[in-house]
Amino acid sequence: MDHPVYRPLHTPHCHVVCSDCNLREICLPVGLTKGELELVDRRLVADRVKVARGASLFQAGERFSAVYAVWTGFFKTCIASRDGREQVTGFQMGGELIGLDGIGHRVHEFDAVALEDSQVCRIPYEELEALATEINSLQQQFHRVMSREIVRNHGVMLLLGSMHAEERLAAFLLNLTHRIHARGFSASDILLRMSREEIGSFLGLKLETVSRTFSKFQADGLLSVRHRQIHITDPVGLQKLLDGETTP
Amino acid sequence: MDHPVYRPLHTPHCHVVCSDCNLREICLPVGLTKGELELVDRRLVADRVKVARGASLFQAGERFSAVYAVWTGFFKTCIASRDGREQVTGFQMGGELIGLDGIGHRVHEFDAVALEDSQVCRIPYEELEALATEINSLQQQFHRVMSREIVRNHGVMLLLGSMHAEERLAAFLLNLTHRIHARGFSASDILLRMSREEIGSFLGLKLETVSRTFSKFQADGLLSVRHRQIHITDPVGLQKLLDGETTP
DNA sequence: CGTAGATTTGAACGTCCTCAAGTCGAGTGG
DNA sequence: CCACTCGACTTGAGGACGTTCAAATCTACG
Repeated sequence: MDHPVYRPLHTPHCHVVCSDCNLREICLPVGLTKGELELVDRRLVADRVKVARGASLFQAGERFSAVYAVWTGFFKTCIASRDGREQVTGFQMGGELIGLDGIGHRVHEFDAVALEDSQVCRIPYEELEALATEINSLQQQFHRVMSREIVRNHGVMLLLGSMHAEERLAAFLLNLTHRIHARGFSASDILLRMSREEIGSFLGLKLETVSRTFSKFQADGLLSVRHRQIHITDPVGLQKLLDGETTP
Repeated sequence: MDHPVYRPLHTPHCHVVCSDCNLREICLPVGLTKGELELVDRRLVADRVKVARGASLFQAGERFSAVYAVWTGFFKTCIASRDGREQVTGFQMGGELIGLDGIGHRVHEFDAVALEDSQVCRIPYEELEALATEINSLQQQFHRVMSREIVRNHGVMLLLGSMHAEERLAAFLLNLTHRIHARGFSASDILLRMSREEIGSFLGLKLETVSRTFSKFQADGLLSVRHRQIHITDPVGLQKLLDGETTP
């Protein structure tokens, strides 16, 4: 349950530039002009941070000073209640921002844990606020990112509040394929970075239920599972499951 | 299930000023200087809008142009899945912002419905972005508000993903009392503005379960229920229930 | 004062959870 | 190369919690 606390390794002297990043059309600097990008290169991204698998980028209670853009790798964010229960609240991949939770009280409210060896771009928050007042489209993009995070959250609430196990897993898998596809990878092959228990925590299910549902999907010909390697054979069928078009 | 579509009534000529508002220490302009408040008065809040009970302030799919601060009254936001299921994603009271969902794609993603006759302050988003670049503390406060919305969402995910019916209702009631208390009202008396079905939708439960759980809480001496009037007699007991300190 | 909607309560049912056993695969050391 | 072990995963059986269906109250509002 408890991960050992590895600290992230800072690599302050590597040359970090958004202009050259293959994620710049997905990440924070979407829509910036070349000149604006140069400003961002010079003033915004402080450095890249390596986070080993199992290590936490930050933990609940730590002082907030920066947000992070995932460059390589895969993260989960989770929140714990007093009595020790843990809820995974999201999974983050390349180009997605982590740490927005800390802005409100200047203290992180979640844990962010790397699910594989990862690298993130550290974006000091003071700098971001300052630069956002100068570059209009940066401000707008930042607001869009936060807004979409809110919309995403509400989608998860819909999932947790009103869907059955099969629908939840279908929604989860389709969401993953969409995000992977947007990054130029095959939408039909997924290598899961997280355990059944973590999927279950995110979906409000027990790991056994997740496992059983995977098996059922495979029996129904929707996909094939081998450990963490998923091959989606019938994405339309998964989508129909979500839309309630169950024809029994 | 479907509410009739009443349109909000605009009252463009009423004199709206944050400086005089009793919610200014809770709402968006927290921490602004007197001079900054005057700027906000002059340029930010366009007008107040009356929304009758059952009417929607906006609906999913509508073009986004402004966020709204609740001045008087009570709202719910909800999201619908394709197959007609509806999930209430939040309840908003005085000083809270509605409409942040629209920033991402310039289109509203939720419905916002008044649960009683209400009035909101319309804050045109273009103006807000512009003024935020001029007034630093306004920008910071706006970011804080969005961040806290994200944190709140994750709290709801924890609730929906890992709590039992009794814990969900206890969390819901305690959250309400805290917010009501912060506005200067009694923390022990709540007049619910929403139906059992709406509470259930928010908590991922059926209305019958909500009703039964209220009855059980009353039998256990935690509170007394009469219709929508709740009197909390044992807030500590409710909190213990949440913290998992069940002593059977 | 009557009707429609909201709420309460009961009983049977179903989904998912709990507990338990067994399988599989990666990493380790002989 | 092969046991060995540990953790992750799968699968089964029984039970718990919340749902579904149904009926009875109660309230608000016209």
